[in-house]
Amino acid sequence: MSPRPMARPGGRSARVQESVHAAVRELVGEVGRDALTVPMVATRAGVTPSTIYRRWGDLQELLSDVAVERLRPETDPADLGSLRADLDAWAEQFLDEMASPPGRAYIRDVLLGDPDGTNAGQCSAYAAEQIDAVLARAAQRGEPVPETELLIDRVVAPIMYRILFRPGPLDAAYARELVTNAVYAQQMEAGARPTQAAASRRSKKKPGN
Amino acid sequence: MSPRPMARPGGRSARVQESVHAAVRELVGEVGRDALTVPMVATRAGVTPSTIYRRWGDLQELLSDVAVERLRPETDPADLGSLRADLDAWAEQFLDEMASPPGRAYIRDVLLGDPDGTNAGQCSAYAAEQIDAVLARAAQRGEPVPETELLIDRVVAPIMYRILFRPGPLDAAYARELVTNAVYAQQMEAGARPTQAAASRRSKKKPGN
DNA sequence: GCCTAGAAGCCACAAAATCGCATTAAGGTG
DNA sequence: CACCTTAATGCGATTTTGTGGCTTCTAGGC
Repeated sequence: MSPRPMARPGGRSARVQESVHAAVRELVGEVGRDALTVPMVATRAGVTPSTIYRRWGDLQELLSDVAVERLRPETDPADLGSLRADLDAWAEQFLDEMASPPGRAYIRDVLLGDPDGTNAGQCSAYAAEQIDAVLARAAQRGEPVPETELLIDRVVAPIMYRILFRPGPLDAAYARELVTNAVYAQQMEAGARPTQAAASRRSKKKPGN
Repeated sequence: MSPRPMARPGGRSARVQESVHAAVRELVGEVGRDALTVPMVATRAGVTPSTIYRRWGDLQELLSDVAVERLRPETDPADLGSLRADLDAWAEQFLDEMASPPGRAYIRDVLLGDPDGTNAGQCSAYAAEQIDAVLARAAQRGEPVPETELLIDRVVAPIMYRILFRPGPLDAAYARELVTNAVYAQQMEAGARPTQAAASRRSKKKPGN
């Protein structure tokens, strides 16, 4: 999780890391991210600046580490009884968290200080885990389930793309629309002749949103 | 295009900007992006460091500016005679350019030094323009065309998401698959019987590639 | 051909990052 | 459990980078 190899995960190294992370979290709240400096964090954490420079390289990599921890999902996706309901709920929550100002900041920070893509990959893995959990439950219920990859391409990717590259706001309806399209696509692929049946089934569902 | 207001687009300011941009491009090639420093760029460009700090704030914003210029498409999308062929070709080229090591670097740089999202928005606008051009041509031919937004969500977003958040490689087949799904979805929505007519039209034109 | 204001130059100063070396402590070994 | 090895931290000197005040220059308007 840490950008530099932590050969000694326990003991002092761990304490230093936790202390530094805590100092970052505190100071971001107190003085804002833009005013943060490495010496400032070092002082608050009770370590020397050299330690931070050596372990994290620069402030961005440190912030990236802190951000990826904050983006780790704390709870499993809710079980609402059906794939569709679970996905809707998860996507809405995901969008809310990611599109909020702090969420956007964390995403930026993760990408910013992540030369090798480890932390970004971790974020993606978090989303995939959550989706997998939803899909596994649905499969257990006997529902036909889409591929995780499909949901990442159709739901996660558009949300993240808009957050990163497009100025406008995002709302829950957009998340639901993405889920609708993804689930719909999966039903098509499932082998049903993609013609009238599917089209009418869909036009029945859409007004509900 | 410049992050700070350029009240005087012509004359010396313009020369300084061009000179600095050129210095960045040269030095990135010579010493690598990681070794770049503001003083180094300033020396090469024949300006004082203060000038760069004042106009761009820091190295990242400068790199972001340079990167967004490099990501500007140089040519209009090729006209291959059909929407499907044009989209396939465009998506493949887009993926190639963006997923290449330099492409990835530019994307990162754009996001990195872009506090207000202006440059990222510009990148997104470039892609949208190219897609619009393809769609406009197709519409003129009388083909049914999907929304630009749909293609951004279904083709551009997944590509960018994978580049930014996932480690693995990307190939042209993936781009084509995304286009296939997007065009297919559009045909569904269009209400047109999405069956033989569309399928045969497609299989006739494609052999040309 | 002035005038004006924004932009760049210059220089001194403040802050940061880097580096070598000494010291500490984790984790393994006998 | 004492010892040993070595990664990690602390410390301070040095280098490099970033900032601010002030002057000088020049593009664009009159």
